[in-house]
Amino acid sequence: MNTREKIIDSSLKNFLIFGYENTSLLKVAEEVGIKKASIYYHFRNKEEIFHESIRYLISTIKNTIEDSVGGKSNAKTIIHSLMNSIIEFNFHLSHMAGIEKSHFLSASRLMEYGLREFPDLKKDVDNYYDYIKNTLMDAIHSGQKNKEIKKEFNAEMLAFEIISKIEGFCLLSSSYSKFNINIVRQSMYDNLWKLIGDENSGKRGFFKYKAKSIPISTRW
Amino acid sequence: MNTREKIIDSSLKNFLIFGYENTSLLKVAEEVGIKKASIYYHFRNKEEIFHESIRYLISTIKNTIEDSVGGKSNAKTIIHSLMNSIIEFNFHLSHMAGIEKSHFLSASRLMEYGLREFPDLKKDVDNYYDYIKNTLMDAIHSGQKNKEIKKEFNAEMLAFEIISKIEGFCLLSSSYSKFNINIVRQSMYDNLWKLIGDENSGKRGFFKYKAKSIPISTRW
DNA sequence: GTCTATACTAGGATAGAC
DNA sequence: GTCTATCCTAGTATAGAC
Repeated sequence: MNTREKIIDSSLKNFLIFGYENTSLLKVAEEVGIKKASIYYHFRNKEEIFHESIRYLISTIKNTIEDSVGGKSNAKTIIHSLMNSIIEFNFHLSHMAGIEKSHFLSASRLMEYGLREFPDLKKDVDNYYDYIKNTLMDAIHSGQKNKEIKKEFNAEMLAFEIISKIEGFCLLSSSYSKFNINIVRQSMYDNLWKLIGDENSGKRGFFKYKAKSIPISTRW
Repeated sequence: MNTREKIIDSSLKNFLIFGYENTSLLKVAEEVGIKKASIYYHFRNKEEIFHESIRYLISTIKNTIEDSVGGKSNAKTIIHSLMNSIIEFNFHLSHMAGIEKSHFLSASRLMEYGLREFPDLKKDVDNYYDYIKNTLMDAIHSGQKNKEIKKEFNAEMLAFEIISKIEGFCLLSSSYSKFNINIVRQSMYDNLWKLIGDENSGKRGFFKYKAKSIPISTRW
């Protein structure tokens, strides 16, 4: 990892944990092992570092999803893997960031913050959600062809609903101490298939959530 | 409104729009019409103002929900009103705060931020979610007695899922520009009832979302 | 209860040597 | 590419008069 990458790496960690304003470049410099002023050789200002960090975060999640979804053909498996990998990614962010559980860190919360402060990020964030939406819609369409999923559902609406569901679960995990994501996860999947699964399909059985770690890029 | 209330009022508005760090007490003082130093006669420090603001925000939402749900007996109506009033509350926050649409403001996003910065808020936030969860669970239980809702569902899991759904929709509205909450809202309600509604119930029809403004406390 | 004046600090950013 | 030194500003907070 070169210095530039180290700066991004440490900054993203700090942004996720402390937020943009509470992340000091002095601390980042110390973590990287250089002096504060040296950061300005690599980046114009703090905002540029933030932009790069967000882009790096997005590409990391995308890779995680791709690794998890790639090669799978069955619609249920794809949708399940996608949901699982996003939740798992967020769930493990705190460990990846090197802090012990504490607060449930959330990638989309940081994106949302960035978006408000720096509207330029809109393109990147939209692009991220487009990717998820399209992956879901493809799976839904093929699932409707295979009779895994009822035809009555509009694929785009369903995709929106699934994304909202994931985001909501992650947000609630951060905010509501009585909400344990691992307890509701199975019922979340069950209810989704109960709703959209096609009864005419031969193998209608629900997925069982397997509590195995999914592969996450381990650069942290 | 006395000075203390004015300070809370203006602070909350600013916290919602700009976040904690980007809210300056100078600006708050100007909005209130006093000098910055005078704030410290009413509050020990910025943190205390934030605490009070969050508590005021929570009580405002609770009142909004209570106004909307109160007096209704039918489970579907109650659940529908609750979801609707939370979404509507968030949806209208920006107008209430006096800024023109811009970013979709979200009450729970501010709570989540506060929680991370000031763990003392945990009690208040948990209390808020407890209130929503209990309201939902009561409705679900009575709905299961009346055969409006299938008995197979665990009320607590269902409540969690509904809350997640709402939060997710609000977050996505803030972050994903292609996501229009008013377009997906009807399908969100439809899908919920398709899932949990009891077919044995006589009047099984779905709710139609009525795009009327719900009453929101108009102190702002 | 509100004001003026002022202390104090953190943190982003720049200049210029090596 | 990294360092030392320095600038600058914003923003919280306090002291004490009225």
